[in-house]
Amino acid sequence: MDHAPARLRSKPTWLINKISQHAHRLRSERLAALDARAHEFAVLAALQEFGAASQMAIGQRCGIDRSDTHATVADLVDQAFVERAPDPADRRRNIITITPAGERRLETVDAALTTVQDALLAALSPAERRQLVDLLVRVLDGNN
Amino acid sequence: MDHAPARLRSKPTWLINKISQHAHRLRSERLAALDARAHEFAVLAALQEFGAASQMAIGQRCGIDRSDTHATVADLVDQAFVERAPDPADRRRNIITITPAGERRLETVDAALTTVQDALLAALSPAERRQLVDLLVRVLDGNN
DNA sequence: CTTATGTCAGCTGAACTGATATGA
DNA sequence: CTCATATCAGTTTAGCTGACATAA
Repeated sequence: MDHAPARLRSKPTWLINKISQHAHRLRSERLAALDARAHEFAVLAALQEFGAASQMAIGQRCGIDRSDTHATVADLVDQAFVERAPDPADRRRNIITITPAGERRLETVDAALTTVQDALLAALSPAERRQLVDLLVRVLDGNN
Repeated sequence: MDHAPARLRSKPTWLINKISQHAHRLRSERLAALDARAHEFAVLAALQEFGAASQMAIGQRCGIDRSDTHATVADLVDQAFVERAPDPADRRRNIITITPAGERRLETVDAALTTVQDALLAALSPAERRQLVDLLVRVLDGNN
């Protein structure tokens, strides 16, 4: 890949795509060992940070499709990492609440993902990693 | 998405994934108008930069799977952007050659992708874009 | 009535795997 | 024999769409 055409190597979209692909592979391997999925981490993180919420709210927060949110929550319910209860104030809604086991799960998966990051960004110094995160956040925010 | 959990927003792998997703959407829309695919651009770029090559060599250069390389080349042959001929020196190989129409196609698609980049990176200054590309290249090279 | 939420079934495209034929 | 190349068929998964029931 160090012999990729310059036209590709100079294009951020191509670079991001390739890195995303690589990160996806690393992440999948690591998470498979925990029998976890990437979406489950996002949902747990949202619940822990913002408290119990409807599936709709969770999906919007994490940028997960409503259909996938449903499947992810169902999976988490099966594993007792979250609980799903109807909202008495609006009976269309399910209120999803993280359990203590879910909080522990969150930390476990977070630690696993941190080792993935370290492997992925091994070539960058801590300052450069911060710089990269900063640039990426701004790109993402610029695209809403 | 500006309300995404901090745990996600601080993780480069999550940021890269989301941006890659967004870039993919922008690119697909733009390329659909040209009836083009992302892989086709990569193959044409490799052929133009390194000259005629076997499908295997192209795939390795661009990081495209052998099976997808085959399909992409077949597509390009249909559109007369490349020519496929057996290698007389090694009859297992197909030598793929870019045609003049292919070179024009390459420039067309390149221009389209450049507008996609500009939209994606609108939030960054030219210097910051260069910085981002530099960091991404180093991350990619660090992962071979 | 319209709109929001959740649920379900299924589609599409990308990345990949396995099998096979052929030739070096 | 083995290895490399091309080809083809099929798998997996992520992201998404459409339809529908329920309730505000």
